[in-house]
Amino acid sequence: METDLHQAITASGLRMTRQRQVILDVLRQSHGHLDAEALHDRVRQQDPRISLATVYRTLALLKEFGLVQEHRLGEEHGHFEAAPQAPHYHFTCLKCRKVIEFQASSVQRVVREVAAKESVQITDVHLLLSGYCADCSREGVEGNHET
Amino acid sequence: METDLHQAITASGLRMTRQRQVILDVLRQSHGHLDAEALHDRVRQQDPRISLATVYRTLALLKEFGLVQEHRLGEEHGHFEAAPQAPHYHFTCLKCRKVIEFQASSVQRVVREVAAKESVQITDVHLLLSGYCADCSREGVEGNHET
DNA sequence: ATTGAGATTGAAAATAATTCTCAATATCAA
DNA sequence: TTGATATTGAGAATTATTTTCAATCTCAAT
Repeated sequence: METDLHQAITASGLRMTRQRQVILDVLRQSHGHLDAEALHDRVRQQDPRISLATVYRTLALLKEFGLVQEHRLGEEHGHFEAAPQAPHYHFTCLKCRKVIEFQASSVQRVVREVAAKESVQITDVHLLLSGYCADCSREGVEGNHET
Repeated sequence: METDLHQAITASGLRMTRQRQVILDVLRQSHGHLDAEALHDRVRQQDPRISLATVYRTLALLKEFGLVQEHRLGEEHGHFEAAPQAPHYHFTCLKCRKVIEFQASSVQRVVREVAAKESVQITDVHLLLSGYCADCSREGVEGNHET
């Protein structure tokens, strides 16, 4: 039950608890994105006593440590996933709501362009594309929006 | 008080109301991003009777018509702005929370790359970069995260 | 191993953001 | 002008998340 997280946590004067370990483990074993509720359900299978509040608290902590990232995939509640090895981005189908994760080497070019033009230092990139997946690709399309 | 919106709305069997017009007008006159509460405050200056529920309802409607876009700039509540002429994206400073809007021609390259590789049709692009602005650029940086 | 300071937890209440209910009102096609 | 019905305001309801606080657990120092 000793992990990289254990080191990082205790080095910060914090404490490694069973709850924190279980939550990170479940998150790492879960491919795709879970919202806090779904994560709580899975965590409970390992230990039924872990509360939803602890799930939220631990997610916030893991985010600070860079072990978890939160996404807002166009919805009103957050989705979380263990930090991936290689950066990747998301596409959401407006019709079937399917989420496709992808990598795109050209993103790095955008980062460089913006960092130079705006004189900023970029540490995080969230790219969310939406539209219609191959299966749903068809008629009812809307105008284009951007962020 | 006749507008493009009026045409679009009535053509859909819906009705153009004073409230809807005021909300869109305020949004268009407001540069930057307003959250629902801030928008409501400004709307009230035009007409104190307009309720927050109507602001939310109208925002949802305007989004459907592509006249407004919603962003989740790393916060738990949405921000809204009138749909811009040219697509643009956002950078948020992790320290001072300042939001910089920018355009980046290289984004189109990413869109093409992904559309081709994943066989999807892309209608919306949300790109949110974060890091440190020129002013805040300094020590305490974290690991890199991506979406 | 034991201890104790204080970090963490569960449970429930609190807050924040957004949506819904419903009776009253306003819009617009006829 | 009128009637069918879309829309509104007010507040209740819902959903997502955070906070409170007493009880419990962790870990560095015995």
